[in-house]
Amino acid sequence: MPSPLRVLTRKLKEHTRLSSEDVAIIEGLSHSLRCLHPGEDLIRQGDHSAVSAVVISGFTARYHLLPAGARQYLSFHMAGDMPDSQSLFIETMDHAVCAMGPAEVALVTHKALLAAFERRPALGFAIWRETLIDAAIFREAVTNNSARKPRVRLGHLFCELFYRARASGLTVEDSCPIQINLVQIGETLGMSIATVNRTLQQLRASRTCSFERGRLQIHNWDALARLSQFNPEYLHQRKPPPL
Amino acid sequence: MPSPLRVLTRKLKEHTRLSSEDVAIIEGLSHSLRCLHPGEDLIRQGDHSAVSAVVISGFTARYHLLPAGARQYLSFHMAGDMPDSQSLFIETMDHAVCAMGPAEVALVTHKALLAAFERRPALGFAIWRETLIDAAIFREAVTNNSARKPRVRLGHLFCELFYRARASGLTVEDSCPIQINLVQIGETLGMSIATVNRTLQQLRASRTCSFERGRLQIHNWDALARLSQFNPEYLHQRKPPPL
DNA sequence: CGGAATGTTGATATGCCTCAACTAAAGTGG
DNA sequence: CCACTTTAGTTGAGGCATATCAACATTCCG
Repeated sequence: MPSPLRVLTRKLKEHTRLSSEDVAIIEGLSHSLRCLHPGEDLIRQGDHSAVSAVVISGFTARYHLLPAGARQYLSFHMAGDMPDSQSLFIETMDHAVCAMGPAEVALVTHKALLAAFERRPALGFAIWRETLIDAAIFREAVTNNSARKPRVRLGHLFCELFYRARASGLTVEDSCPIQINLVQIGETLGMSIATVNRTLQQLRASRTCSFERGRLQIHNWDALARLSQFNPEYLHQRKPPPL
Repeated sequence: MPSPLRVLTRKLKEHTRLSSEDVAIIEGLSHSLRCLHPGEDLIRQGDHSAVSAVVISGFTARYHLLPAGARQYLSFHMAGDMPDSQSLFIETMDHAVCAMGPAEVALVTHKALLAAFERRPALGFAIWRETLIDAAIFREAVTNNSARKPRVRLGHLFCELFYRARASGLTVEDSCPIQINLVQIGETLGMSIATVNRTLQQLRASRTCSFERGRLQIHNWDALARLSQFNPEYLHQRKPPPL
């Protein structure tokens, strides 16, 4: 029976060489499992936390609360991601994390993580690297939402999600589950729901990809990536096999 | 003669308790100084680097290069900031860093930094924390550029820059130097230069702040912060004295 | 089967981009 | 120090893209 934390070592191995001892330390971390209902918050803005989560299954999202009660979604996370790693070294949460659909997370205490880092600094560096990739994803979101037109912007989001889902082994053929609705896409990309809907239809019409009922289907990856100005370098993954 | 790296320890002490030995280790790091001309790149997209920089004086910016040759500015850095800390653990740069005006940086080899982290893990954690605050600033930029109207957006940028400049001791009375022109503000906030200009006039008319020839002047901080929906918590600074 | 949530479509208005002309300031060389 | 060039900032007119609003269709779920 492998540890549920195997999703994490799998992810870290994407970019860091881990000794078998390193793997054993991580997968041996004591943890508790928590199931989240769709929409449930894992942690809220202003919270303090003594644990960090690793997504085991399902999707979670970071978001800012806006004055009117609306949200700005900031990033999405799937198996192996650590959506609240920042709580390790920053006391107060400046954003919230919620489950998009049903999700399962493993909770590990900061104390246990820090102890692991002391024993094997390379483990700390590997997770530090993860948080740096997170930052790269935020930067790309800044550019995406500020400098790109709706069609490119939406295409880019889909490219990123599909690309990352593929690395996490969540794709089936040319499709993957993305637990998100049109309102939430709008709150991610800074577009109204009407525009999201119409842009979605453009993408479908261009025969590059389609999104329906929580499932993203890629019809022509090369064309989609080109149209979306998607360059996966910012994800800093090991080069995957071509699609 | 204090080390130029004193600006860094000053910054880290904002949030981390450093022993005098820690301070000595950081300020004793061997480094070289590099002067940058206005607009000069410190590091480019695609580069690899064996050193990290600490800003000693002046301003630098991170940016993405866009297809048409335009830029998307991502963040700005002043004395004590490490604009390319991510190169410590990520091989290839996914963005560039340039000087906005004339600037001076201290370059420290990754090797020396990593050796310091091995000796004193707390130092690594302190700088890790800095990179997490960077990420928080990117998140806020996503929200700012995606969910806020021009006046709020520009006001928020000014609030952040002034607030950080104040923490770095760069403010004089109610003003601070911001080496940036209208085109660059536009490329930061995803607005056309015409809109930047007109929005600037609105802010001036509201008597909250004004920006002229590279100098930001705050006339009414409370009103500006309110109008800009500025909540400094995401900067995770120790509470500064009220303005 | 009924109600709620989600997605779809059309009409309208307006905010912002684009373009172009112009002014002001800064930098340069005689 | 002044004439000249270059860069930066300002303003107005016009058109289009996208937000907003409202009505309706579809899917989901108990």
